[in-house]
Order: sequence, then C-alpha cells, then structure tokens
Amino acid sequence: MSTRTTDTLRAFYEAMLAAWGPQHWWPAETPTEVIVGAILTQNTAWRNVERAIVNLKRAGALDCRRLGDMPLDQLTELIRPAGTYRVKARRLRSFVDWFRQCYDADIERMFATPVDTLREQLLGIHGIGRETADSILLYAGGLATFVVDAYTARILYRHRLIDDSADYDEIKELFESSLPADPGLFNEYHALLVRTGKQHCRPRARCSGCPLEPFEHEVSP
DNA sequence: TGCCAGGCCGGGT
DNA sequence: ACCCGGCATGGC
Repeated sequence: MSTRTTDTLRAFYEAMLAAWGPQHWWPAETPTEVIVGAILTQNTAWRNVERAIVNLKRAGALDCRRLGDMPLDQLTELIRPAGTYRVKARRLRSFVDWFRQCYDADIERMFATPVDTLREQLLGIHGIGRETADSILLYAGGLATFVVDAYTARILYRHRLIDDSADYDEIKELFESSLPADPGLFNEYHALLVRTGKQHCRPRARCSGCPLEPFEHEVSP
C-alpha cells in the first residue's frame, strides 16, 4: 500500500483524535456484553440498543447460559427496544448455541483460537456478518482486526480514498495494510470514524465543521 | 412526516 | 455476480 495512503489515514486519525479525544470503546462491561451489543446494534441506533441491554441486565439475562435457556419469546420481549427484535433474538440464540457447543461458553478459549479461523467460524453463524464478526474480534477479544461500517465507507468515499464499488474486505484491507496491527489503534480509529460520521457524515448531512474538512473533498454527498 | 440508525439474509435476475 | 426488499423501534 502506498505511503501516501498511509500518511492520509494517519492524518485522519490525528485530526479526529484531536477533535474528539479518546472514545473509550466498546461501551460495555464484559466481553459477553460486547457480543450481545454487536448483534443488537445491526442497522440500529445505539440508544435503542442501550435500552435492550438494560432490560437484559435487569432480568439477569446478560449471560450466555440464560440467553440460551430462556424461552425465545421472553428474550424477544426483552430486546424489543432494539428493533428487528424477532430476527435479533434468533441471532443471539444462534450465537450462544454455537458458543456453548464449541467453546463451552468460555471466552478465553474462544479467543485463543487463531484469529482467521475464529473469524471464519463466526461468519458461519447465522446472523453474524463481517462487521459483527470483526467487532467481536476487536472489541470483545482485543484482536487486531479492523472494523468497517457504513460511516467508514462513506467517509473514505467522500475523500476519494476508495471508489463506490469498494466492498467491505477491500476497505478493511486498506486499513490493515496501511497501519500497524495495533488493537489499541484499530479500536480508537473505528470509534472515531463512527463519532465523526454520526455528526458530519450522515447520508445527506453537510460536512461543515468536520475535523476531516481540511482534507480534500472531491465527491459531493 | 419521512428518513435514518455502529447489518444481514434470502430470493430474484 | 449483483440488486433489492424485509426486518422494526425510537429520535430528529
């Protein structure tokens, strides 16, 4: 990867960090909570996920065995505020069923698996796609995997670092081949992109005031 | 009021 | 290989 790309991505990082400060991601107390949140936040505002997490905690259900053993209808009701709740209840179940079966619900053992192998395993679970898998690896496991999301693609596209046909794995590869494989860096970088995107890079929002505004834009939103 | 949110899946060309 | 609709709550 070109040093120009590396320089640009580093400059983006510095500009966002200077503007926002550290984001302290993932907002969760345990790896299990990260994983549950990663599934619940699919195409959903984080605010709504928080409500669902509160419900699960209050019910003492934020635990893989409870999640696996409680009636599906009950789980569905607890996570209702997160939206697409029937779909997500099944997705949570498919994860915990797999996790108990393959790793006896042991987080340490799961993350002791080689990262490429584990990623493939996660992608094999119904309802876990690339972003969710990478979020689990990075934010629950502390592994140096770059997480790409809609904001990442939109921001890079607007700055002409990618074209509109770039897919998830290409964008992920762009970061991973341009930056050192440092989990702390990847953690903060993705969080800063989301923070920047929420404020300045929604589909039809203006970019004014964005910390990345000093860098060239040649593509209009 | 409509559009959007830290996606993913399944069915149709 | 693409493209698209469905899923669904809550905020602005």
